[in-house]
Amino acid sequence: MTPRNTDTKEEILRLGTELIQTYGYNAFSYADISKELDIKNAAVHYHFPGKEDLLAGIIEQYIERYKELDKSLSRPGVASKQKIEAFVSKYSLMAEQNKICIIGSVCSDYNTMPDSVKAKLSELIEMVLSMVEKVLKEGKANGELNFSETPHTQSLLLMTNLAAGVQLSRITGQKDYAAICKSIMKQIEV
Amino acid sequence: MTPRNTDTKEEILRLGTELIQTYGYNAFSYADISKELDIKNAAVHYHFPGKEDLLAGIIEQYIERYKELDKSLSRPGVASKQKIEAFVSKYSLMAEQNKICIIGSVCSDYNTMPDSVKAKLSELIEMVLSMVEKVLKEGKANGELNFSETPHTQSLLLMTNLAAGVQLSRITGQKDYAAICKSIMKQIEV
DNA sequence: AAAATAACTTACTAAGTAGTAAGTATTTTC
DNA sequence: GAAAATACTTACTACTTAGTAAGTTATTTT
Repeated sequence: MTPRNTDTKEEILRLGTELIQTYGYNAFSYADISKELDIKNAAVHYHFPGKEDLLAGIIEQYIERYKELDKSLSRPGVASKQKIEAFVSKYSLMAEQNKICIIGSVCSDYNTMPDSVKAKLSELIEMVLSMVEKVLKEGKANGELNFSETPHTQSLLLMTNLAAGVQLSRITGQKDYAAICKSIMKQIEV
Repeated sequence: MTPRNTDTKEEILRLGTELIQTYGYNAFSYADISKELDIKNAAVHYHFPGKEDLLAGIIEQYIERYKELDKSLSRPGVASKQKIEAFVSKYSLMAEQNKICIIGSVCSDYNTMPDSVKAKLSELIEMVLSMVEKVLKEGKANGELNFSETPHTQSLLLMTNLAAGVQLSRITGQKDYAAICKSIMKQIEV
């Protein structure tokens, strides 16, 4: 028999993420995943018993990734502006690929999630916001960045512009994302 | 027999809108509507043969409403700032009710819609954006408003802040919406 | 080499989904 | 007052959904 695939779980997470970014959480089924990966739907249930476990897994993966991004950007010698640009570039890639941010995507489905997943999503959002806020604060303190709002409010503006920006521009065109993106940087530059 | 309800169709549209704003388009079924309105699911299909027809109807209703809003705000004597405030207040009401904007909600489901509905959604978005853009332009021209971006870009910023703002604040709390809201006005005030 | 575990497949089920065809009561039109 | 249209209900179908229990095969542990 063919050798077992040791990273089916990772593949499911990858594809699940892509499906959420393309069609939305409540629009895909385990059958979509099993067909694409050429496995049986029971195999998906083996790794993620329920669909909410898969969503929780995807959100957890994002939390881990953002922690890593935070760590890698916390090395000495990375400019504050550079950090923001690294964050923004994640969204620029999505816009190019006509995908949307998973946060923005699953936000609409918030009330269809069990409390445990709501809490995880909340954790991810708060984490991303506080990461951005931290960098903005630091940038303002060292004179690399400037803006009139509080760092928290500015992080909210940045996040909402980006999350909704990729969604909007998927419909109205990439030019609109570019304009939003440019303004985001303009808002915080000295 | 009990007298026939002449506004069942309106009730379906109303409830459908509410369900989209609360749970998302792909998370509710015709059964949710028929149970709530105490009718049979076939009655929903009578008014809206397919779910996509219902979505199209909801979007069309919004297009009509925004046309009316535009008309009512176009009377002489309505200040530009007042017009923006009237628009923003629609989102503030949503935030209070823990509902999200239908545009923001169905954007995630964009790729699950037939082309005809995609076109309608696109029409609604372009319409709202150009309404806001028009008011911003006019406000800048008559000195009531001021901002450094082009009116088009500023309308994008305003829309993304609001649409994602109500989504975010449903999870992180109303205070965040209030901060976004305040900044939106600050960004365009003289 | 045996036992245990991991990663599945096979073969289902129960519930929910959108959707329809045919019938019924009420209201409107002519 | 008959015919037609409106607004449904009844009763159903075909399909998809998430989910499971039991069996199979390969790998790892002991």
